[in-house]
Amino acid sequence: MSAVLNFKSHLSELFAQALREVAPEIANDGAAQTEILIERPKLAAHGDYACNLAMQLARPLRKPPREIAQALIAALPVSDAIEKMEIAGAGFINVFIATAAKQRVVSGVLQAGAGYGHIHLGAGRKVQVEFVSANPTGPLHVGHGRGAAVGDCLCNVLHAAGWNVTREFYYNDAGAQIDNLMRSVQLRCLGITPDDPSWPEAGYRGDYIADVARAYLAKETVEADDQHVQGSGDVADAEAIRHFAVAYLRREQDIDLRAFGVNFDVFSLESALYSDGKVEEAVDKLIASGHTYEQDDALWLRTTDFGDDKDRVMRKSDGGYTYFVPDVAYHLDKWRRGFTRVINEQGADHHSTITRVRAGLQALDAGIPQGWPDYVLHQMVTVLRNGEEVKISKRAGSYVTLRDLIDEVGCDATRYFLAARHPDSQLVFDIDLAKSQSNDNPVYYIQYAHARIHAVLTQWGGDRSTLLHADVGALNNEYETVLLQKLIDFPQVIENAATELSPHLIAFYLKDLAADFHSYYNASRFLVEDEAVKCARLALIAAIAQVMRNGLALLGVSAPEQM
RNA sequence: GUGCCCGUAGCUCAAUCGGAUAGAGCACCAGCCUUCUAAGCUGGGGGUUACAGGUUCGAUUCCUGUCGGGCACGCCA
Repeated sequence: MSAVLNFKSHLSELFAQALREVAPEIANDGAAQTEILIERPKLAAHGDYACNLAMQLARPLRKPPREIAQALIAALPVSDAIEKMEIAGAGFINVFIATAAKQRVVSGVLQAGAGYGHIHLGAGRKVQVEFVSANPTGPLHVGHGRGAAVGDCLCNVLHAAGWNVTREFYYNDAGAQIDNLMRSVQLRCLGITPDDPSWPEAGYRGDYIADVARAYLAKETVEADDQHVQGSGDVADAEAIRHFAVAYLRREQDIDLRAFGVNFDVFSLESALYSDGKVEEAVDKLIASGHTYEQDDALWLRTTDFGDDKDRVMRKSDGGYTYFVPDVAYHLDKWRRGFTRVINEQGADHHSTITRVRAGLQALDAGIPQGWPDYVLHQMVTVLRNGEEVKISKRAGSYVTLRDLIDEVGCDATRYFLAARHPDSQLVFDIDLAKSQSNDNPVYYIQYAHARIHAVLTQWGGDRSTLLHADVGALNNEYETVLLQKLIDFPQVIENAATELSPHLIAFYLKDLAADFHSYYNASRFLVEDEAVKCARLALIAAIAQVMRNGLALLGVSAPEQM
């Protein structure tokens, strides 16, 4: 099925054959980059697909590109998928696909169902995506929400592209920040509040700290995905408070993440890296590698050997390790678990860790490739309410939580808005816009298209499985050919989103698909007298609905049948 | 000061990893419901892609510099 519908690779093969005939010396030159590029032109007048091969050959062949194009077309093997070809512009070869060939996509989609669009790019290889990875010192905020949305959509896209995806969440359950957390909870247990003069500067001031303290004193039991702890109520027991507070806040995060439709396969704790001896092992290996040295009572890693702008302290003069040491140990562990591909989705405010982690991994000399692991960094999110920016202060506890957004805006709109932009761009989250149940809101625009199709099919009342075998020969007007091509494009969109690690492409595709459908809807009637036309159109819109469901599923957004 | 990311219509954002005449939505103006959902559709105005150079058949995309915004520059994470 896919071989018939993948016109891009089909044409690529045809042109490769033509190339072998027209310019065998170039086709057989393995060193030359003779990859045949087939692209979709922006203008319909330029055909369905275009090839720029003739222009690329102009220089090596020392011939005018249009002349080469002529020869390529003459040498191109016959294909019933091709309606006609034209030479245009500087030497583009524009290919027009036969409508009959495009029409096959309808049964292709209906046949494949939820699997339509899935490709074998990943070939079943393992990939681990680490995202969110918030420390359990407070509720998740909008920034974490963006990480959750982008990371989860990326996982969905990679899965659809044929990768075997593991979702992982890593957090720090030891160290200075957790000490602050423990101390803050302890003080709250003693009835001391943040406005008290004795409240530590680094303490956490949010109201949720009081909630943790109350639950601890009440000896509540908390269960998170990876935690199960009962509060002892003993205010003097720092270790018990620490465990309880971590479990409590992890549970709160899990509740939010699940409400957001995000589920992790693996949770990794920093403390486990210490208790399992993995940190010590990594340190020993680094020392053995010869890339470390002692200075000022501290142990340093010469990260400048690997492109860093200055060396970094590994072991502080107080004997503790800096945070990036367990990070290196953690990534060595990922590598040993067989993840030859790892993608870390993080906020851009942590970008400086990339050089350090990669440098540490190179210093280990463990056979890890230089650019490993991959990173997707999302830029900061600013929140707008009533046209004014909502300031974020974690210390003071005043910030927009992910839970606020889900409650106020809804899961679908929140996910869409946070995932529908290029991660490299700063994002303005306008709460009023996301909340509005109006035409301003692209989420509803897409969902509405899906619901409309469902309404038509319900009104028709026939057996939908028969549409799979419908004769779609009647689908040939302007609207229909555009939509057929749009459906054909879907697997390519998944491929682009997967290779560029850009899940926002899915959102834009769906908006375009919905727009094309709405135009079609307004210009046509589906439940017409002519049985053949009716069935053909119903089959088409059923296929459109299927692709919408598939695409929305990648975004983690629901596809309601009624609105 | 150094490093990373960004700069595209009045606003929010795209542009298939160098392609042809840079596209949507919102806002603004003018139209379309006796018909399958008007949360919709049709048409219109709106641009020196921050700026200046360079690379080539061709640049929003790649390189250099300038300006502007964000983030990071700790023996915190």
